[in-house]
Amino acid sequence: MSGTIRLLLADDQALVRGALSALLGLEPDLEVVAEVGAGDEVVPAALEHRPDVALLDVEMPRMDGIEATAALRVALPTTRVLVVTTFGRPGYLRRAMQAGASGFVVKDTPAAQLADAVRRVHAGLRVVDPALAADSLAAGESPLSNREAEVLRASRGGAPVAAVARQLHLSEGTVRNHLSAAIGKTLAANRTEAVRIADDNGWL
Amino acid sequence: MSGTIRLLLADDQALVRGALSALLGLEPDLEVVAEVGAGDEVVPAALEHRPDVALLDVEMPRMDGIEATAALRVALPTTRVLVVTTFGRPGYLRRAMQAGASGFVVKDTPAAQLADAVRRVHAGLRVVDPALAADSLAAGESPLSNREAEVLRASRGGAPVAAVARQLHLSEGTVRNHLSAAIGKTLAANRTEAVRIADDNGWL
DNA sequence: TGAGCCGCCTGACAATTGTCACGCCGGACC
DNA sequence: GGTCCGGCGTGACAATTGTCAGGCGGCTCA
Repeated sequence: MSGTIRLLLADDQALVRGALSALLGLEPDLEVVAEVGAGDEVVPAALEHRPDVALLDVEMPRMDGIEATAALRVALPTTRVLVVTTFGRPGYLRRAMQAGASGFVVKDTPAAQLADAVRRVHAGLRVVDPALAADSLAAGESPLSNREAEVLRASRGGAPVAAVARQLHLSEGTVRNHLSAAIGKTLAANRTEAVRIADDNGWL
Repeated sequence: MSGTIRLLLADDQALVRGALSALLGLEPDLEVVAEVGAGDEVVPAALEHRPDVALLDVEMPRMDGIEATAALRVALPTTRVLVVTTFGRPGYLRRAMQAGASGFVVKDTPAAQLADAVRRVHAGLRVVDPALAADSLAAGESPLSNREAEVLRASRGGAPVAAVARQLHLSEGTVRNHLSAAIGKTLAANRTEAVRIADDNGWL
């Protein structure tokens, strides 16, 4: 293990990616060796540059940061993953940890703490925002069944029941029923509200 | 005019704010003199630190970046404003320019270009992503009437007609009618879709 | 094996949403 | 003045959405 920690940065917004690179580059013991803008570029870049720690955003095109975490753990088990995200959704945290992430940081945290988080992750420790961990525990597992989640996902853009039914090869009655169950479980009054709530909790 | 350009940074995400500060701090001719995390802190901080250029995010709590732009132009007309945003919504661009912004940059742009954008704005030039400008021109003004936009805003979270009607002191029939008109104008099939489209275009 | 539970599927019915025709008012134009 | 808009407000009606009762199959557990 050399003196500097090698980093891979993944974020779909080039400006943010570059800014994070500048921020971490100020630390003498950190070195950014690769930057990518999409989830499916993470593993190839990691294989080429062999980073010690990968900072992955959750919201990315083609493959999200959580899938990328899982793929990276398989391809390069020695590289540790620190997930960095805009939204502190309980489900994101739980799923990221299950996928093998070592840490989870929201973009609200002070800039000064990021370098420390990287060092801790590199040292083998787990880094999780305590407040977020509490939320995650409180929210618990998704109460939605597979079909319910699937129907909610298909309804995201406000698609009518008929379209969802065709897409999933179900009768309209079935779709309405799953939707109704999801509305009940999310304590919503609407499909629209149900989608919002499920999304906010990272259940979709 | 001194040798260095004094900057104010406003972004609600502390990590991004700090990272941008690090990025711009690398440039010898730029100096970050103030950082804030909410729109209503922009003017007080600007009055205290007298920046040459203010970088404002659009998405901020309490007061958004566009309102903050307008307020800053009134309070400190010599400070130029560069709006930096996650979403390249045509309406955002138009409204930001009307509010007196000198430039508009989305967070997708390469990090290397940001410092240049700042220098150009400081020099009195306007900085706008050409592709975004074309979109803005194509999308044009909002086709929605005041009431229609108001009803759409109130329907955002998926609130039922009855609730919207109470909130705006209208009959349910009226609310449904405005909603119907909005659905027609946005070429949507739903109120949900109409809200999404209007939001994406920055019409709300 | 059989009872109980759960996820999934479906159609009938009630509630909500979207459409339409209409009336009212104020501003632009002749 | 008169006419022609456009935005706004309203209720009746049609279409969509949400609820409910019930059927089917797989799984667990006694």
